[in-house]
Amino acid sequence: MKIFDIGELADRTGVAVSTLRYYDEIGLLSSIGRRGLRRQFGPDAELQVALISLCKKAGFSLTEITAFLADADCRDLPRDALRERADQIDRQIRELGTMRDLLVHVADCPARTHLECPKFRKILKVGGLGP
Amino acid sequence: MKIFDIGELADRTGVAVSTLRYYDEIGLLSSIGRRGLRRQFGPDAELQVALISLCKKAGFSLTEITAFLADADCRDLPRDALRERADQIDRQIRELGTMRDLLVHVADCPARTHLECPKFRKILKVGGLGP
DNA sequence: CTGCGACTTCAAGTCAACTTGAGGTCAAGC
DNA sequence: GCTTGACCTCAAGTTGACTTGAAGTCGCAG
Repeated sequence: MKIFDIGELADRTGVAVSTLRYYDEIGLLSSIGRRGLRRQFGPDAELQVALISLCKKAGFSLTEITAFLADADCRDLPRDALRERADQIDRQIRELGTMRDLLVHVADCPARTHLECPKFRKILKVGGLGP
Repeated sequence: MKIFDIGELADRTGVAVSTLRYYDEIGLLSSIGRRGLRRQFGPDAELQVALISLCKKAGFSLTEITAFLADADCRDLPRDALRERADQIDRQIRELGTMRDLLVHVADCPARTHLECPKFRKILKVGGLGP
């Protein structure tokens, strides 16, 4: 069974040592124990950190992620909330699509200012304002 | 030509008055003038705020958005940076897709804890860790 | 046994993006 | 002419997510 200390976990995940310590402090990341003072992390820690990073990128707050991960027994999960959250992410995906279209468009568009370009306004209106 | 004051703009965009004032303060949102003390906003303001909100959702900082919008002449835009940013958003979209799959999966999965479920680990590994 | 490097704690600092509060201005309606 | 409500400014406070710094603890190499 592979065991890391915090520096190695930091190297493997690309997350700063201070951040990992902070995650530990707020109960988001749990070490499997200590050797002397040093936190020891088990083989799952790497995946767990990856999961945290992913959730962060998806816009979850650390508090939400904590709740999400701390639920030891999945039977207690608020499934409806999760599904709603999934829908929310779908909307976010669509918005990001719009944003990418906008960026690609402005990279090519010769109009003087963005808001003057009808194509720009159209992308924005279609993708950015609907419910 | 339609003109709003700040309260109406707030109502129409769903953005708080204090936030709009803050945006004005940092030069992100420009009023077309004042009537007495009151800021007056032109008809484009609504779209402009929508654009700001969209950029925010896409993860741009207010500083970046300011730069993006303040570039009066589009010829000066850093097109390569924009295209790179578009790629970055594409990656983000893929990550969000993974996140949605994870959420949908955990909403159904009977495993005791997420990290124990092989399917969960697989989704995470395929979608969440690659370069 | 001495020093080095990687760890530790704890308090305080930082940054972005706002929000809140106190005290003031102004136009419209009664 | 006075009140009301929506606006104003400016300073200070808040929140989330860290980072930094000072001072201390290990264990291993020379």
